[in-house]
Amino acid sequence: MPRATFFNLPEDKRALILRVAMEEFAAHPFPRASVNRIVKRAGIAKGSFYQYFENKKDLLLYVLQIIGEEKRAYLRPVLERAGQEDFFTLLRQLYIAGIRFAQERPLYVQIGRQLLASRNSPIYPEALARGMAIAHEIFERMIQEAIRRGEVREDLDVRLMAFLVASLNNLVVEYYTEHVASEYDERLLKVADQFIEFLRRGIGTDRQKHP
Amino acid sequence: MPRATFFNLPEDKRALILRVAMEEFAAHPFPRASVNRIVKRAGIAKGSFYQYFENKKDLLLYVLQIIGEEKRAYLRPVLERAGQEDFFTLLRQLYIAGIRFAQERPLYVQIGRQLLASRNSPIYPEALARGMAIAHEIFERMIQEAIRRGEVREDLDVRLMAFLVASLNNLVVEYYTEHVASEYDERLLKVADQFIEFLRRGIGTDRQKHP
DNA sequence: GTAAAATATGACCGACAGGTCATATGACCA
DNA sequence: TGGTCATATGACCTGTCGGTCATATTTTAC
Repeated sequence: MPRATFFNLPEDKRALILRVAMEEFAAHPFPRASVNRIVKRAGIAKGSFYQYFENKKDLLLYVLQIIGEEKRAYLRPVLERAGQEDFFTLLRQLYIAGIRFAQERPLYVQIGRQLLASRNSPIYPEALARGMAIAHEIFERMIQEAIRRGEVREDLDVRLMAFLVASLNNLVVEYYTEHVASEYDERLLKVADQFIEFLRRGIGTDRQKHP
Repeated sequence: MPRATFFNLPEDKRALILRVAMEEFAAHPFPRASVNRIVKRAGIAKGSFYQYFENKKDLLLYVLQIIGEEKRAYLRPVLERAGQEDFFTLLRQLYIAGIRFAQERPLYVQIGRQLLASRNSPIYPEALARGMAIAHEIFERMIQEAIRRGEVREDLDVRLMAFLVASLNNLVVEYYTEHVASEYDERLLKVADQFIEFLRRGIGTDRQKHP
């Protein structure tokens, strides 16, 4: 957590520092992200930086906390509809919301990529593993509920399905932003639908297969 | 390419240097992989290193070339059966061979991960992009052939299918080695079959769906 | 035995890293 | 006005990096 001094800063200065920091963590993996560059680009002295943050890790964890809160807030309306929609419809809405979130905040996508890249660095478990585990649990619960309702086949390994669903979620974003367009347009729905259709055929029960 | 001096080295010394280098590239992303550590662990002088290799990048590209050749040789027998087997059977054999290759050479898997992580580094296009494109082409050709034979639905986007098949290939390896076992055992076939079954239902024609 | 060619060596270079700290600045209060 | 306390500053510390180079040693050729 940043020190009190940071929160006493004028709003715009705080925002500038955060923006510069996010750009740095988006452009470089954690060990190569440079405090020197951040202070230079933010126009503050090196000493000031260490009045605001304990160290580089402190800053990264704070940035990730902000991103996490924003993403949860973004997906909350969708997740609150659980129970009212069938599994695949809910999943489709989650995928679409995920893509839009990614497109509206390309910096966050890059930061996530850089972090995923540092799977071997000691920073990884502290930074991302917990968040990933939470997402995984959510998908597992959704799948178990869907099996109970007869929307998903019960002869498959739930963990493997959760793994597949979570992975495809990332792949949708990757495919769309890298192979189709970097902006949000009507093709987004088509891509998401094709992925959902794969899933419906792959793990859905027979009555789900031809909607 | 390494300099001639490197190839004049006694076999065991050359092998030692390569092994140490692979361990280094497996443990750290390229920019943090340290020539200093490599020479120390290999017991050679820094100057000698630069008699053997132009620079750090030269060494990495050589390591990747070796890995690529080994993998091609490993998959060749399977790919030569193309035309004799149907699409999904061939794919299943490719997936299984891929898992076994990954398990027999865990170092290579780590090196690949570290590289994939450096997607933003200038080393990436030189090092991996070409190899990935080749794999992608192979899958696209296999899919087109399968469509011609009526084994795969023709109403889907071929590029998206190739993307999916390639991605699932990586996911199979990841899931099995991280969630099931680090050793080869009978569960390997089950995991591969679940992924293949998922694909068969998702992109196969109706006559493929219930084999 | 000797000259030439190939190979081995590690001190050294400049660049940059994260982090520290003595000191300067300026706002607030008595 | 003088004193106190939060904040700002950048020179400086130690460490590591990729890469160089003058020099020493070994191998080869005659």
